[in-house]
Amino acid sequence: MEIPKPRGTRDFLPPEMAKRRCIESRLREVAVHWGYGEIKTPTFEHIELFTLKSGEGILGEIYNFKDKGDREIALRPELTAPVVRMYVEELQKSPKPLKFFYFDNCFRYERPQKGRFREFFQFGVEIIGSIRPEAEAEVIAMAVEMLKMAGVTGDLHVGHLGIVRSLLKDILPEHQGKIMRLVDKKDEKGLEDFLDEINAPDDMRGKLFRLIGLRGINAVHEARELVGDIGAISQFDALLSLLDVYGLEYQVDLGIARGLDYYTGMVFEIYCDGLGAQNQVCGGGSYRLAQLFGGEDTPSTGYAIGFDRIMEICEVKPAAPVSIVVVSFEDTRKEAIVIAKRLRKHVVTYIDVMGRKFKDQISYANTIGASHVVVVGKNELDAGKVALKDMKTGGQELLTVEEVAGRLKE
RNA sequence: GCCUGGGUGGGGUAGCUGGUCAUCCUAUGGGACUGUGGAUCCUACGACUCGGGUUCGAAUCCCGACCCGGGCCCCA
Repeated sequence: MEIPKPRGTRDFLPPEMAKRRCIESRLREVAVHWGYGEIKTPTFEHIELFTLKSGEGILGEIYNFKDKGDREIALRPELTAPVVRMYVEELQKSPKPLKFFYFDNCFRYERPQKGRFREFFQFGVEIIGSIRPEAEAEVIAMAVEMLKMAGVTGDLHVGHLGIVRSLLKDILPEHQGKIMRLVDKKDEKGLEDFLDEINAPDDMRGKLFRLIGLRGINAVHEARELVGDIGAISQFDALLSLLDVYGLEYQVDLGIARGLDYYTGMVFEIYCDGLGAQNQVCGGGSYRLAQLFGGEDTPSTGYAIGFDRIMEICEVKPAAPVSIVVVSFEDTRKEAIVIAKRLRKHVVTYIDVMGRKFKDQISYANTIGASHVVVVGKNELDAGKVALKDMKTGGQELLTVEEVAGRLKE
């Protein structure tokens, strides 16, 4: 009986993998050039790592199980919490800032859709130990650069949770969370109803609605008038001017709340067309998780790119490598293996493993799109050479193996 | 979790107003062809997603499950 892959998972065939690797290496290149070091954390963690503060949203979607030692284990639904866990566990006394990047699979139990899978891949970056807008701006600029390198263009929205939250400081924390979620959804009706329900003061309500509607160049100025000259405002102001320095185009959007509850300061999201309902390809912000995991309070900033979503919309054709096929006859098969072994040091080389006849070996070379065929026959070997056949032109010439290698290097 | 469209060989399809061995194309393996590829011919391989129900009889009609696609929710 046939066993299908589990729902929401995918197999990646060679052509697809070539494309994925191509994009991955471009993102990787950006991260490395910006001075970030690659890290890898376990595929599964103790479930508390995610239940502690990731927000209600994520809880219902966690893949979890009890292991044989009766531990409650979860497949990671995201990578920020594990990175912070790793930091708290072994890197607290390292010189700051710490700059990391990762590329790994995550798991969420959700209804699969376009650009949404149960096993999906995130390419992310975290900078740990800086509270400054410089760090926030760097991270945003890097996100934009990565998307650019991947060949996708998106709309960058930047907000700051501290500003909205300052309005809500007199409201119960659990109500705050609910309000933020409604804000994020842009569900004004629901927000109004909820504010009615908890008897929110009129003054606050008015300011909240005006605040989350702020957009554009004067947004910061207007926000300052609404909530006063608080720290979050000046921090946000400083961040925006740095984004200008980086030459980024962005939209101020104080209505961004993010689904994960651990964000505390700057938040940003990048949206792209062509993905249906899943138009968010990148999201991130500043957070304070270290303390929650038993470490010292440490400000951090990071983001994650939805790698699969990028793959969905980016247009790349990885360059097909030049490849050749070594063909031989019954009486020269062993010599052909030796020659193929030598040629593989220089060029992608195939050799028949099906016991095919000479003609069919050439036919095979044709079907896989080999650029050349190296004929290893009695006649050629007697001359101490092989025949190099150009599959495009059909032309053929006698050369030594070294000459063949030299010819095919370019 | 909710709403919605769909599942026929590896890929693409016909059949789907119930009734001969389920159509065709393509791909793949082998051969015609014993030192030269894309063609042709032959041959092999290979499917009604699964389970119930209606019926003398189901790929076809009904129900359920599973899976895929689209939307909501949420998120990457």
